[in-house]
Amino acid sequence: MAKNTQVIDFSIRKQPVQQRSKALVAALLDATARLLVTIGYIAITTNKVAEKAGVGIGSLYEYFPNKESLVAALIERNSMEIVEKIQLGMEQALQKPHEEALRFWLEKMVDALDERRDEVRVVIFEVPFLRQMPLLETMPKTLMNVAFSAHQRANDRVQFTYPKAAVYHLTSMVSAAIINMVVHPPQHIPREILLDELAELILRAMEGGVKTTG
Amino acid sequence: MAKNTQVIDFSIRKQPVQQRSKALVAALLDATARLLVTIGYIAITTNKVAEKAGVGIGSLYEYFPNKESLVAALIERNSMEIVEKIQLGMEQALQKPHEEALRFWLEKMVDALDERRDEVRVVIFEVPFLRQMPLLETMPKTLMNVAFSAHQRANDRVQFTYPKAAVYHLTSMVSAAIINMVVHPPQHIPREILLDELAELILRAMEGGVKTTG
DNA sequence: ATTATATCCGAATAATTACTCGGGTTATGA
DNA sequence: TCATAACCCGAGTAATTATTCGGATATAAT
Repeated sequence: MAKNTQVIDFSIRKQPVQQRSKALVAALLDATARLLVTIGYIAITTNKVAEKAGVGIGSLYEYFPNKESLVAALIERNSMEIVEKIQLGMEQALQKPHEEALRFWLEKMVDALDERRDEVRVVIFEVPFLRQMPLLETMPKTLMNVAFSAHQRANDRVQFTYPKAAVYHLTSMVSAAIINMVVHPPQHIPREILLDELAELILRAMEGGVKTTG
Repeated sequence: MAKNTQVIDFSIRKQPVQQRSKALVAALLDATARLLVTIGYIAITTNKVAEKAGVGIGSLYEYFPNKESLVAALIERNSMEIVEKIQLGMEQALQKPHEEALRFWLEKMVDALDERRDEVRVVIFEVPFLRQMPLLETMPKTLMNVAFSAHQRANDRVQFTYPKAAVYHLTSMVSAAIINMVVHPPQHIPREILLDELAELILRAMEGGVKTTG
């Protein structure tokens, strides 16, 4: 009936094996990134990408079947780097005293996204098939589950009436706050203050749970 | 330099004055809405909209210069309805005892969005020029400022070290939580519980501020 | 009733974009 | 060094989509 779920072909056509072909694919992705931030997602065409990358249009089609697969491959490549930094940040945070851990982790996440600010902005606001990319759907959930568990262990007297609902909301709220800081930074409020306040808000939301007599 | 800010022509070409032309424009917007949820934003073309609406393609161009203006007009029309409901909900909430007000308002907002669930989902995830629509950018900020002020009045001993930063974060977090509930509702968690937990989380975040001796 | 104005239309054209295919070049390895 | 495989290419074609324009019809105004 509703043909809404337009299945998109993300697959790569051929894996580059020699160095030159790997370089060619990398050049294509770099060009895609540059075009994304300069002309936006809609205006991108395969021909423009090939031209910007300095390769023939035929070569592009050796490896990518369409524009979507090109952008998807770029997102995959770059979000890997970001995810690794965020996970490293969490591991470091878990070593720290509980009061500092959240603030520290938030800062690491913002830093990781800030390095690719423009790309993040365009990808989040303009790429229409983001929801179909498994990594970006599950990653925040996984991370928040780890963080929530750690927090519960460190505060074993704090209990939530509906922990699943709490995790569900905290996931969307924390993700949104961080992304918002990167793509819509407010005028006149220093970054340090934003991070302090965000950490406090979240901490209070989490620590206000019912306390059992321990 | 970077021609990123692709200016989009949202303007309507001609205001319909007779009834038949108003009906024609309405039919075009209805068709746009139906196509949005069935085939998605990218796949929409002016020709398809005209066909679905049962009007000639020429008539479409009498009133709309392009696909974007069509979708923008639809968003404008429908978000008006939603905004009115949300504002009404807030006015009602402000009459209620402070403990119930937030929970009540959250429910009204979720209800308002839920009535147009599919449209909201597509618009938020697929329409690439959303940020350029002034209403949708400023509305959450305005609303949250009102809510925050009301809360501060009702709790005049609670002070934030950085109120502006708090409002900034709360705006993005509350918006995200509500929209997420509508477009990504979790399995197995009843709506009432989700609303209860969300209200508690936000209330705790806001009430944990430094309390002055009143 | 007549003029003026608003509306409606869709075949035809322009413009854009996707994508192929055959042929040439470079690396590999036996 | 020769065969095979991997790679690169872009002119040309197919397919899609945007948009116009002149003429027909309907409503409003006098």
